[in-house]
Amino acid sequence: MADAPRYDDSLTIALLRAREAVTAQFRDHVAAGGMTLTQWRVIRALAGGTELDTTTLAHRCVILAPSLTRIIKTLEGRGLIEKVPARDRRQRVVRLTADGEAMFTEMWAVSKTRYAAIEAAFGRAEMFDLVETLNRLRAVLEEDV
Amino acid sequence: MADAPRYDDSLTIALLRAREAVTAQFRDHVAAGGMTLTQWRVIRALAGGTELDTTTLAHRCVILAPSLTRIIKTLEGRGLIEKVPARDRRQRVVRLTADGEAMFTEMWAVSKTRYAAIEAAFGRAEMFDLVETLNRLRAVLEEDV
DNA sequence: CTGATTTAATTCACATGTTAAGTAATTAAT
DNA sequence: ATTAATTACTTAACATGTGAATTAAATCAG
Repeated sequence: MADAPRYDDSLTIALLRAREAVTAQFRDHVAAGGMTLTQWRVIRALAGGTELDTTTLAHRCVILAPSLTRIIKTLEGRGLIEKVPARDRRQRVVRLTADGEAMFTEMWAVSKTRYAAIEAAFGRAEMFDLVETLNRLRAVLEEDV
Repeated sequence: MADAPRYDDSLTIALLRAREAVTAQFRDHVAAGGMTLTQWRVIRALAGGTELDTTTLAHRCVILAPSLTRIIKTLEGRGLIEKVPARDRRQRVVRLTADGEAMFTEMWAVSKTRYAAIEAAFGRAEMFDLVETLNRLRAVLEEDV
């Protein structure tokens, strides 16, 4: 048993808590828009007329394929996204509808202020460094270990 | 619309991906023990004879109460944890059974090597700094903003 | 001591995470 | 060109995340 790092010092827990703290800054206003944070990531990834297939979208939003299938169904049902015919008929390519773009624009205005508040509280340079460090950690783990 | 940070540079996405990369290092061997990563956090928090009530346990493991209720039911059904009578009869205090402690000891041996591998690949000091930075971010966000 | 309030868990309902299996379309091999 | 293998996505089944409502026990106000 012995040498377990103090629980609060474990990397996994620290990541979990930090992510929880950050997402908490956005959850309320995203929920006020009738959306979940996960759905919001999809909307955001498609903003500005971007057309993406499910695989690319899933990777960018860090959502597993089965979850994305359900989310697409939900958002399409709400008229926020729509299918686009694809050359490869296995693919499901989607984009925002006009309503979807409007929803993004409205919500993004608020999100921007939340990002700014986090930057102000934590420090712009520190935040930049943290993102860089996290991406480096990921790169290291995905290659060797 | 305009000034959205490049998607991969967003803090929320970076946190999500980093956490995914880290947990991936443990998922397989935890699954081999017939357990999920979330259940493993509970086992780990109770290791060494620790007795905890649901609220404290939920906070330490970063699990919401409804999830923990189900997990306790599952782990109790598998004979890995057991209830302990509490003074305050509203509380549900639990601890590991002998089987639970054995399970922890066995799995922890492997987890330790995974932690060590991450430290070796990413750098011990860098990892320490990262955890410190993440905890500082959380502290900042939970107070003001 | 009785009723109102608060606290600790649970339950409910729905969204998402996760793995495995299944389906349809494309590509590769012969 | 026909079969086999691969790819993109979906479906299924179960675990967890999430917010709201519920229940039971403890505490507080009078």
